Amino acid sequence: MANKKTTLKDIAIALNISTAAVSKALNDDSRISIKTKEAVKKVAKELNYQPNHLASALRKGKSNLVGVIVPRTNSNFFSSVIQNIEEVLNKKGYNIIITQSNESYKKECSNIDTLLFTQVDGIIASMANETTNLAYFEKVKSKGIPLILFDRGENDLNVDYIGINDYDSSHMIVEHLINQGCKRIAHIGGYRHTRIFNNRIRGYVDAIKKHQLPADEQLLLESNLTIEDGREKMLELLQLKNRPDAVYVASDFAALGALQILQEKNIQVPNEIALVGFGNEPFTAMVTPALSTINQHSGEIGKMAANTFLELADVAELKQTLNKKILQAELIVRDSSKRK
Amino acid sequence: MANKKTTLKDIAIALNISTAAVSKALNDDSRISIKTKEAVKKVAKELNYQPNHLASALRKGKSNLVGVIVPRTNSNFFSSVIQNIEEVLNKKGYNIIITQSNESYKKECSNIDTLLFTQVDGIIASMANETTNLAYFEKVKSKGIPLILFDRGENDLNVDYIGINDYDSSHMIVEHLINQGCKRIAHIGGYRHTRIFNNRIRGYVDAIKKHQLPADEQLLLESNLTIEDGREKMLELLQLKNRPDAVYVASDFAALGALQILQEKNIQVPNEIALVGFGNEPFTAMVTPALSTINQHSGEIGKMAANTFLELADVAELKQTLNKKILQAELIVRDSSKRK
DNA sequence: TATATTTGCTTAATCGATTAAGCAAATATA
DNA sequence: TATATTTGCTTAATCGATTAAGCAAATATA
Repeated sequence: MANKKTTLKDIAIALNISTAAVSKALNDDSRISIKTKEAVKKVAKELNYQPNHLASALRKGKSNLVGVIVPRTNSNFFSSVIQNIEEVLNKKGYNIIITQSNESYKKECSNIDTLLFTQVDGIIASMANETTNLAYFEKVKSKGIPLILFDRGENDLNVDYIGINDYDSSHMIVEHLINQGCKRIAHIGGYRHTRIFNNRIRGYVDAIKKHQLPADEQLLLESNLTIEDGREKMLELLQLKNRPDAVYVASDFAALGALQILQEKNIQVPNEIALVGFGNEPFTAMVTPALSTINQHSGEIGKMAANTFLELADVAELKQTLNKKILQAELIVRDSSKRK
Repeated sequence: MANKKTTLKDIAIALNISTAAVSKALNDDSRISIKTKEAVKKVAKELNYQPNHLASALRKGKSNLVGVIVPRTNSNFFSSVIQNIEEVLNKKGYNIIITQSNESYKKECSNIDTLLFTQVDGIIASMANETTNLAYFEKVKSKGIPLILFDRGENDLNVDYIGINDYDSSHMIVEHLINQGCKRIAHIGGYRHTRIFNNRIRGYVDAIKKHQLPADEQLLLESNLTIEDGREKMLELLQLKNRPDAVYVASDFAALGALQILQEKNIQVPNEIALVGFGNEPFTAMVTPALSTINQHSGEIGKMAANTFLELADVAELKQTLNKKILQAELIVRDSSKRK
């Protein structure tokens, strides 16, 4: 068995025609006879020919690869977005390269470098929590490569974006908690420098004001929203003289940490303190009590991000209008906030 | 600003030397003067030169990319393995391409094609549950590309493998349950055609026999081990005339489904039925009662898989001996099986 | 001082696929 | 029948980086 890979040349020699003819035959060029096409395809199959992607990408200036950068793959939200991106792009002949930033700015920059180096035709990304300096993303744009952000994006960056209405989602949550009879609602949020978390905070503050509830500064905490952060911030809230009777946490993971603390302290959820998370991670339905949360439509976000890339890839240089697509999120009420 | 990408030629023209000299200077060839190297690097920086990976990979016949195939990224086990593979390989100048099979054989085959097409230098994979036909993996080997399997691998395939001692782990679990006073131990396992699940089943059966417990066929069930499968199989077990007093589930996800059913039926865990899962997914520590489970050392598996690839990549054609590395798993006892 | 070696580059070929340009034969049109 | 068009290929250049081969100048060695 020949270990060397088959190339166009091998097929050309076998049929005594030029490699150009072979290439055109395989790409169904109209100027090649059906007879030749059939012969070429037959021999290609016999010799187990696999096109060399590097060569064609180099020549065509197009790799048909799309890079995806996520903070981590280890969450249902990101994993589901990726799956949907892949589904849409595979159908159009693109393959995706997934990289993780692990919420680190430095890793994110090196991911961008890797992807540019691999000559991806575009990048779809959700930013690391740490990221405040957008120079690296500007670099992508300056190379003329389509860039699409989702979920964690920035307004400053003139770039296409897919996300949900975070501000309104906060309103929905606060109003739901008020309907359940809660009167002192706390918020464990992300850091304000990330747009989505800033919007959730603004939504929370405005909804509190709108309904004339106490807007106590001590009830608004910011963190990285890991499970551990959720535990710490919940402990802080419990140490207040005037405890909250509801906590809205801007991530399911931190909400889980908060729930653990409440259970360890034997505090009744939802009756003493009601709890709402954000993201609809599968475990929210599995814990006891099940966590109320926000469905972010991860599948839709993935599909839209992929389709936005496809649009950008088609028009090439031309278009200047930006796509900012905002989906309506959905509140899922479960036991952790169901008082009535 | 020039939108065209900088190439070696641009640097060569700027300095009035040959592109060959530029290439060598950037690669620190000993036959290039320090003066020239400095000048080249300076100009490269000024022109914002980024090497074209496609061109160098084509010429060198080496892409410095490693493909990773996992059933899904959406589990802590796989996500952690990937993270560790990436860490080790990045240090050696490799980048990884992650693909998901979604437990589908068809998708797995198309992932392999994609990776071969992208000219990866190696593939590290864990097989889909569905996979029984190994022809596609043989294809990888026949191309002379290093292939390393982890967790889900096959004995038939003559290939390097990293995993844990599944057979012994089953023994540990069964003996732990016996120590807790359980006398009728059921096993919700995976399908036998997958080697690891077969080993877990064999370990369970042998441990039961060794301790002269009832080896009731009805107590041994096979499934795909999703949450939903766990629910269904638990229901089946509850319908037996002679119920088990302990259930060992070969996956944390299915164990979670089983736990949900027990809770819905108000069956006390662990006192009426003790429960043990497999995999140490983070949620096992979060549910109530916390699930006993097996720590598979995902980090170690990832590191060893990456290092095995590096060894194979170095020696090229030569070696014929296979690496089969088996890690000792660790039982983590939590409330779901702690009777005493 | 004469010869050998080293240094620092250049020239030209190459990886494999694609494509612009062009040519001869076959076919269509006037 | 004479000219125009179409068909089916070939030739040669190209994408960008690397590398074998080789040459002239500088340096080392006898």
